[in-house]
Amino acid sequence: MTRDESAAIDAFERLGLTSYEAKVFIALQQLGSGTARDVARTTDVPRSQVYSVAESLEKRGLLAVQQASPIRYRPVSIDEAQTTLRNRFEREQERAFDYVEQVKRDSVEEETQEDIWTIRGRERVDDRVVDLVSNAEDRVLFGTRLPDLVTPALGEALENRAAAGVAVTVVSRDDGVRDRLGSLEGVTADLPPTNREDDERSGRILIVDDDGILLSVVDDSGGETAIWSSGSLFASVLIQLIEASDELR
Amino acid sequence: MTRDESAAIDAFERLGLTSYEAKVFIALQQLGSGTARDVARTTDVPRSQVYSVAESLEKRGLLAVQQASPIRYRPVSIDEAQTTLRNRFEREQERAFDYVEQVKRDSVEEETQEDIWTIRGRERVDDRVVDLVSNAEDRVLFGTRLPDLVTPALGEALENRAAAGVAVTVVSRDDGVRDRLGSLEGVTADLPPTNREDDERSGRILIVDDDGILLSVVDDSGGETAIWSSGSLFASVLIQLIEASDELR
DNA sequence: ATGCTGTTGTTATGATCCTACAAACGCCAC
DNA sequence: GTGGCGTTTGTAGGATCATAACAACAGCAT
Repeated sequence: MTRDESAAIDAFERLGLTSYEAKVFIALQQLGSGTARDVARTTDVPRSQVYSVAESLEKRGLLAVQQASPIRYRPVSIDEAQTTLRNRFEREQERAFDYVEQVKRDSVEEETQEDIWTIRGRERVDDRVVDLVSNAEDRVLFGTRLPDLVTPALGEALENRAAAGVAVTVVSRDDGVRDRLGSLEGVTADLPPTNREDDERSGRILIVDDDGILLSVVDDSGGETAIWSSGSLFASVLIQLIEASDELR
Repeated sequence: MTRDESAAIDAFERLGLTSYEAKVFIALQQLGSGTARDVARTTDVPRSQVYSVAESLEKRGLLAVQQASPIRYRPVSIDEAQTTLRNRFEREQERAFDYVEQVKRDSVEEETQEDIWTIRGRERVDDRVVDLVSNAEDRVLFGTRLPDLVTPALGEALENRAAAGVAVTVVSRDDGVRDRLGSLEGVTADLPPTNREDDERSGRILIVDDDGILLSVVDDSGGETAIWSSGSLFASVLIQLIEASDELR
């Protein structure tokens, strides 16, 4: 079994198939169609198991069964299989989240707990940044040395807020970052205060109004970890501290 | 535990979460945020299990962890959670099918085996019908008594083929069906031959060129089962038999 | 027809892994 | 100590994996 095949089987498993189901499906795509014996020959799935596995795959809509002797199996087209799986996913997701939305606490009023949260992983930090920016009402300040941390979604969110009258400022030592974001309508791009030391491991900084802040760091292996707080006294104080140090320049 | 909640948990499980993970996630959406004890109180998940389960959820990007004592957990927004799960799904599906496409047999030339295939389930029959229609080069004949079996995708496929010069004919006793499909550009709608008995359990019939055929039946509980064949001698003969009987009228 | 051989489809039986569930433990604040 | 917190360890159950045995059947030589 090749490395690629193992990876594909793992992926199928994460999509909800068993390892046998994945192997049989892949084998049938290779074969075009075949009997239980054909499948068993090209995989390490015991022949006696192929029947029940194929039956299960048929129920999922991934293959068709030919009533004959010997029974022949035929996979659906790749497009059809993808569509079937995607529809199933969307249906399940809808079911799951419909209920969650029903019971979700009415947390309309922002929680003013003294909470500071930790997020690990670049994409999740991306999401949180966009989320915080989208709630800005007065001003937004965003800074990073790393061009990789400027995503299209962030650009859209910043432009959107700027259009809504929010003062949007981007700060970076990196020319590319300033050019990219500064060219957006209503967004101001600046160099950072000269007195600020640029720690090698600093990731990004985001300040929203006077009560939302996010700071991230990048570790040696490139992983990003962020802390953030919104609507808390902690956030306000931290913001004041950071901005007070800038006044000294 | 309510029926709705069980259904939601089942749905989450089919999305790849464990039952505990689903319960903790739902509970945190209800609570807004909370400690392990809070979660354990509102669910039947043992407190000692909440920690590891929450850690697993954090890795999936479904909640954030507050480093404090006691540890507090906070779910990501519902939108964010859905997006995260959807991205994960698309990524896995891409991985899985990339490999399958690589190794898929080059079955460019249609297999001319004497194969007749069985398909169960209305949606799968829908898919197969559209697939067969899309391969028509000369003519298409489609018939059904049941308006439910006429899907938008079918309409598009028929119209598309008609535009490509294929002779498309729709046959039905049902006025609605004839109206719907007959109004499409290039599609002819007719009543069925009068000598044909309309079995109560017949579903649809599709004839493509002179070598593709699909017949379906609807059982007592509304389930549809179809047989089809394409490019086989069997298909040609069956088509001739069916059409010969029409000539007698 | 009889017996032999190989295949097919079904069923039964361990082995193995993961989840669910429970309980005990060390730690710290008070 | 006492009580709450977070971690670790252990056990039972279920699903999947893997192997084996079985009856039914077709082909074939005797």
